[in-house]
Amino acid sequence: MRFQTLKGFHDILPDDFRYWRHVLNMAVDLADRFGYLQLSPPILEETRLFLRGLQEGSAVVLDKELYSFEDKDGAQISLRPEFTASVMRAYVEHGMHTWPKPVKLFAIGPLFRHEKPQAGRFRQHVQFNAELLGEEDPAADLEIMQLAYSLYDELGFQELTFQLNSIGCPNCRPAYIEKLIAYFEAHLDRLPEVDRRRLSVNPLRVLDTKEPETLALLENAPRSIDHLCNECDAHFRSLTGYLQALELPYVVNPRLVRGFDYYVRTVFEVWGAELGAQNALCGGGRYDGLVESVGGPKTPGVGVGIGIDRIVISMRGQGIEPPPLPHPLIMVLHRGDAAKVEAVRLVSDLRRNGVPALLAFGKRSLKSQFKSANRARVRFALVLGEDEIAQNAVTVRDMESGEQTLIARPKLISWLQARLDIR
RNA sequence: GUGACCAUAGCUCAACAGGCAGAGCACCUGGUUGUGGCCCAGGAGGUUACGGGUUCAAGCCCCGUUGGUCACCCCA
Repeated sequence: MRFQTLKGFHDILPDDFRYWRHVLNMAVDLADRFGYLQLSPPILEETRLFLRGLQEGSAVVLDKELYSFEDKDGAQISLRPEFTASVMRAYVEHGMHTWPKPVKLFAIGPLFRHEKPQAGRFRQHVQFNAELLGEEDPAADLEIMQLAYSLYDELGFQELTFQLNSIGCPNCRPAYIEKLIAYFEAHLDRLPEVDRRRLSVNPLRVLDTKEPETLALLENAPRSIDHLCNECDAHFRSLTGYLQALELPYVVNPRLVRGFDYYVRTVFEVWGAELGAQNALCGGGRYDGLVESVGGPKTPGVGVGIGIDRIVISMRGQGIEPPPLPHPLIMVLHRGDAAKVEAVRLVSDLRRNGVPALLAFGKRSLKSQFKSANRARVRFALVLGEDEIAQNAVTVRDMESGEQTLIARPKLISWLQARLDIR
């Protein structure tokens, strides 16, 4: 058997990079405009970091999907499954709580989860992640949401909407969850097996069920936004007020939840055109207790994670074309050994002057070199032979029109730069 | 972890009811001197994912494995 990528892993090929470069450039540019600073935590961290402070059920699930290893010195380490934990760790480790508030950070890189591959879900995927730390203002929630929205919007995505919910805080949520449990327990006979289990493991999760029976029950189920404390309610109202002021489309979705319990108040997703079972392009929310959970001071935070692989898949599906990648516009052809040396020199000279250029390798016939030039889709083929060398000149062939001109060597670079719109 | 569908050349796909494994695209060479694209001729490329079984005979039928796709579970 030949070698192939591991299950759930894939190569990102040159053709994919038409999209990748565009998306990544756009993301970085946007982060700059919003005033976020880039950081890049290591891909490997202590396993405990990723399991910190989670309720038992969650920790088991998480552990199962974690790529964990024992290092040669016996340390328990894992490939990061998310950015947030690493960013929190870096925040505390480097004393960022002493930086002027808020601290706004972003990171781009691969994340790893040992899960069964599915549409838009891989074992390795690349995420663009932004966090805003040390600020409670609902305008901070808005900013994170807007950052995500702008990325999709400026890439050309259509029909974008926010799905928005508030799941309260440690003050008001327990009472709400009790009400929710009570409601479902009253209808236990109509609740499918899957959701009965959810109800006992992670009650909020029942809200985003796919069971038709449960969906019907949810029509009359208590909603978290109706059970917020005064502070949470005010926060939510301000946020929706800002969204309205900016005319950003949003839908309050009382069924929107997160799987982990460190989220407070705001949870959101951006939805676009269908992507199989997942129509969420990205998800984010507020997590005021996270910094504390890795040993730092109590610090509010909001963040979002944006899957780049998913963006690229979606762009392909919707026929959004990225700008073409730059490619060499010149190929230098040659005839004879003396000319070959000159050709090598010329290519090097061109590149030094910012002209992307290719050398015809080997010593094949001019005919075959022209064939290569044609396939490389260059704009000009430069020919060096005995005649040209004798005159210290180069024959320039326009590969589109077939027109040929003899250009004196000293004038060549500027002649090309003018025509190729370089500098 | 559970389930469904799928796997033939680099890519997209053919191959009657089980009877010699093919096409298009891409690739390489040639069509005589220092000129590409179009055209023409030729070439290379396969253990039909892998392992077993049934059969005179398996790409095709049966079992298993691996991988892919999709959904469930889960979702940082």
